[in-house]
Amino acid sequence: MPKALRIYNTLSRTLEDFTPLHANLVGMYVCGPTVYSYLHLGNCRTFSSFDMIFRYLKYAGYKVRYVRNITDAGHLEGDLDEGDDKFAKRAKIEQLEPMEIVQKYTQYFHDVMRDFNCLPPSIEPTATGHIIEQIEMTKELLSHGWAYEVEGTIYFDVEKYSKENNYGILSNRNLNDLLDGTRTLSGQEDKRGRLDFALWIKAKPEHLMQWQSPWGMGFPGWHIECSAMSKKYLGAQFDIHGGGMDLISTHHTNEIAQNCACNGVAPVRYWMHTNMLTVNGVRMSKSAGNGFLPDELFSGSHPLLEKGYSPMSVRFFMMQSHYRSTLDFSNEALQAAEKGYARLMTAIRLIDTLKTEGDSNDMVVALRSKCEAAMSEDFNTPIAIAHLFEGVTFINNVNDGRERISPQDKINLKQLYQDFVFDVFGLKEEAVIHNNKMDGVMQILLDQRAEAKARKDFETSDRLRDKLLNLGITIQDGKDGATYSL
RNA sequence: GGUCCUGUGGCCGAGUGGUUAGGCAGAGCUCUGCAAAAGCUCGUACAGCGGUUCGACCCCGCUCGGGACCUCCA
Repeated sequence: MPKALRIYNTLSRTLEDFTPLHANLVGMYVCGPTVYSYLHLGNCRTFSSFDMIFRYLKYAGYKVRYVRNITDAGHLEGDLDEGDDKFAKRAKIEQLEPMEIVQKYTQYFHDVMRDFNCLPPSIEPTATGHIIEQIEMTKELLSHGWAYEVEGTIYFDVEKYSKENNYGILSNRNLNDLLDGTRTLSGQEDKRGRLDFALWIKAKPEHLMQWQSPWGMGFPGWHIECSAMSKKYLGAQFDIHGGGMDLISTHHTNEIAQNCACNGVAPVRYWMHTNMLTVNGVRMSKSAGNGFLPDELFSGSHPLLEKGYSPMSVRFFMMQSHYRSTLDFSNEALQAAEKGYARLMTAIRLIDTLKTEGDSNDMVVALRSKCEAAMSEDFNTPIAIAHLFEGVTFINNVNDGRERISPQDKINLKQLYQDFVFDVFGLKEEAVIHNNKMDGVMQILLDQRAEAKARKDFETSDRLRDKLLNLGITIQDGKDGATYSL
C-alpha cells in the first residue's frame, strides 16, 4: 500500500488527496523540451522538480510510468500559419539539416540531464516518431466536427468546443475574457475563430520537415503531439500531467480541448505546474535574453556569475525551494546553497565513522516520519531538507561525543539519508579531482611540514602552507594530521 | 485592461490562528603554535492601515510594492 500523498492540482487550485486511477500505479506525463536550441536553467528546474516527484512517487511505493516527450517538429514561431517552424529557422542559421539540429540539441539535453542526475523517463517519445498518431487524432477530430480544414491546414474549432465544454478550465478564464485578450495577428485570416489553433499545418514546398497526410504534405501543430503521445502510452485518461506554469494558458489548455473532444473524457486527473526561475526578480527566458546555460553556470563564465557552481550544488539550491514558488538566481543564494550542500554531504560521510553505544530511541524514526510528512504534502522538499539538517547537527554532536547513537539507529540514519538525499532528491557525491601521484606528492610536502612543526619551526611550516595556498591548495590541520583540498 | 500569484530577519527560503523552520552571512565559544577548516551555541522577521478573535505573520478588507500569464518559452 503506497504512502498517502496530497498534490496541488492546478485544475482545482487546491491541495487534493492523491488517488491514482489504478491502485499502486501512476501514469505521469511531463512536457519535455523543444530541441531547437540549448536548454537553460529554467528548463532544468522543471525537469529536476519532476525528477524529484518521480523519485518520491517510487519511494512512496508506486509503480510509475513516466513519459517525457521530445518536441522535434512542428513548433511554429508565433503560431502563425505563415511562420517557419523553429527547427527550419535554426537549421538555416546553423546551416544544418533540421534533423541535425534535433540530434545536436537532444544530445545536449541528455548530457545536461545526466549532469543534474535526472533519471531517464520510462518512455521518451518524439513528435516525429508519432506523426501517424497525430494524423489519426486530427482525422478523428475532423470527422466529429471539432476541426475544419482550410487549404491543407486543419484548425481546432475552439468556439464550437466551448459550447459544450469549459475551454478555460485550467487557466480559470472564461471565453469572453480570452477573446478580449486576443490580439488580431496578421496571417490568421484563415482561422474562423481567433482562439482556434492548428492541428496540422500545410507545408510550403521548400519546407524541409514535412509528411504526407490526407490533406497533403504538412507537419503537426505543437499541441497535438502531447495529446497523441500521452494517449498512446498512458491511455485516454491518466494521473499526472506536468510542465512549467507558462504552459497552462495555451499548450495545456489546448491539449485538454483536443483530448476531451477526441476521447470524450478529461485526460488528466492532477495537473501539476512548476514555477519559474527568475533572475533579479524577472523570469528567465530565451526571449528576455537572461537565460543561463548550464555550461555557463558550471564554469562560471556567465557575466552575472562570480564563479562556477557544480551541478549538485545547483540541484540542491533548487530543492531548497518549493517547486511551485518562483526561485531567484543570484550569486549569494547560489553560494549559500553550495556551502549548505557541502555541510550536508560532510555529515553524511561522517555517519559511517560514528561510534555506537547505548539503546535505540525513536529519534531517527521520528526524523523519517517528518521527512515523509513534508514530502507527502505536495512534495515539500525545503521542509524535508530542514529536518535533514536537524539530523546533521545530531550527527556532528555524536561525532563530538555530545550525543550517542545505538548500532541500529546508526544503520537507520544511514538509510534515511540514502533514501532522501540520494534517492529522492537525486543528489550525489561529486568526484573530487584527486589522483595517486598528486596525493603522493602532497603527502611528501605534508610530512615535511609536520616535521617542521614538530621542531617548532613554524616559519618553515607556515611558508609551505602559504606557498601551497598561492597555488590554490588549502592545508587543514587536524588532530590526526593535516589534509589538503583543492 | 482581464486572470492570477506574491511581499517573511543582512541574503535565500519554508510554515503556522497561541509553541524553533532550515541554509548562508554575522556574533560568541571549542579545537589550534598561529591561521584555515570543521563543530557547538546565539540574535534580529513576518510591507502598511483597519477588521474578525481571548489571541493573527498566519483569516477578511483596503492601500502600497513586486511578478507571471493573456504572443513562442519549462
